[in-house]
Amino acid sequence: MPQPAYTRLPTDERRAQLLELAERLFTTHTYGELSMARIAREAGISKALLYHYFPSKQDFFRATLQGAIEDLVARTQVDEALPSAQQLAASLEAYLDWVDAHTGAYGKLMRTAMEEEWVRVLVDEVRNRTAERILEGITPPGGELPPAARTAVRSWLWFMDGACLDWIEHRDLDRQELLGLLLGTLLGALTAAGVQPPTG
Amino acid sequence: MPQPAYTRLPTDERRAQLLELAERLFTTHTYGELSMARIAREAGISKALLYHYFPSKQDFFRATLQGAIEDLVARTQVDEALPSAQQLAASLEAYLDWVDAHTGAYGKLMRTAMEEEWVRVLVDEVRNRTAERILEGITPPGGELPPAARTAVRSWLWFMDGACLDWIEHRDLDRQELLGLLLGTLLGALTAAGVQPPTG
DNA sequence: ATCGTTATGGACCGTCGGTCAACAACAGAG
DNA sequence: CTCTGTTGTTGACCGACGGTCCATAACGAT
Repeated sequence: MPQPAYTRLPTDERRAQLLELAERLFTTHTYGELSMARIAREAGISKALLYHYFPSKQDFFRATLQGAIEDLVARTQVDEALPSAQQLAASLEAYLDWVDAHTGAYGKLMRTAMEEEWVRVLVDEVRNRTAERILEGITPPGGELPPAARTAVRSWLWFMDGACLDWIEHRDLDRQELLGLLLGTLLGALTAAGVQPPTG
Repeated sequence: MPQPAYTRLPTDERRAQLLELAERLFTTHTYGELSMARIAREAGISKALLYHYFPSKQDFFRATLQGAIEDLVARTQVDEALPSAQQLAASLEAYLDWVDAHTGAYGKLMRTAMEEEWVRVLVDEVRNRTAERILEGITPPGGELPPAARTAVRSWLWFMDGACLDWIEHRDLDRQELLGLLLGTLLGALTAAGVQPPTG
């Protein structure tokens, strides 16, 4: 009798193999560019087996995405004892470092976030938490912020991602310039929203 | 013999009917939410006939999209004799008016632009033309602009759409506030990019 | 009444995400 | 060395998608 019809792997190994493959694929291709059939073919297994390990395409992608997002969130966490302006600068710098180090993944992630509603929700959550952190930092003690402040901060996050995409596309700004542009713009936006921006 | 199996329409009428239907559907649904089968059903014809009139789903959507974009571009065209700062303000005001008047369509368009690469290209073209118009307005005579200026303007256009989306979502800013926020932010961004913004 | 043009629809294709029952590979018991 | 049970694995299938093909039915012209 010749070779066995397929090689059988322990569950853990198979799962690990698939996750590794997912990371490689999803950082080089968009969600929509990949079909489950192709992923299975690439892994040398059947589509049904892929679905045996991950209940849906979303889950499969999410499994690899969560890791990246957690990593990013962890890296942009900074010392809360610092003045809010410095907190922001440090956090932003860490963000730019991450984007710089994972250029391909960042681009693909942003494109996927645009294409897929549920990814946008994930990214938006991170964004909202970030916006709140910023808003907290600039709220005067015992005071309130006008609605324009929320619009300003949330729109500025769009500005930031737009700038990052422009940055990795053209690569003609150094990190310091970009950082200055981002911080200066936030300052301008907050001022225009009628909020006293933090000094620093 | 009873009724004919189908009613035959002159080509022009059929085409007009389908375009009208397209406009109604695509301003209330996202591109991805609509299937050609469903559109055909809604029109009371077969899918094949729909494809007889429009070679693809993209073409069908594009036919209605072009009109909207041209309308928007035309409305934001302003008197070029004015000082650039006033040009910008006027153009921006017209843009906000259009968004305000076509809230639903604007939201669906932006979402579709995110989901569909080729729509994003269309929107990006408009964006680039707009960015260039702005950059021309602020270029000193015989001078050059740093790369940061391009990044600033292009990112600011992201800011603008982010702000518009926030605006139509929350509706707690009046148009004057929003306009001030947008112009103020552009001013801040340009300053941060090392460009002397136009006064006005 | 007939004929040619053409608007039209039913059946079909390949691919997608996802499901299912059945098979085959291996470990352990005898 | 065989039998057996667990379970990792698969081929076949589903409905819906965008898109195509060809026979046919409807109509204007003669």
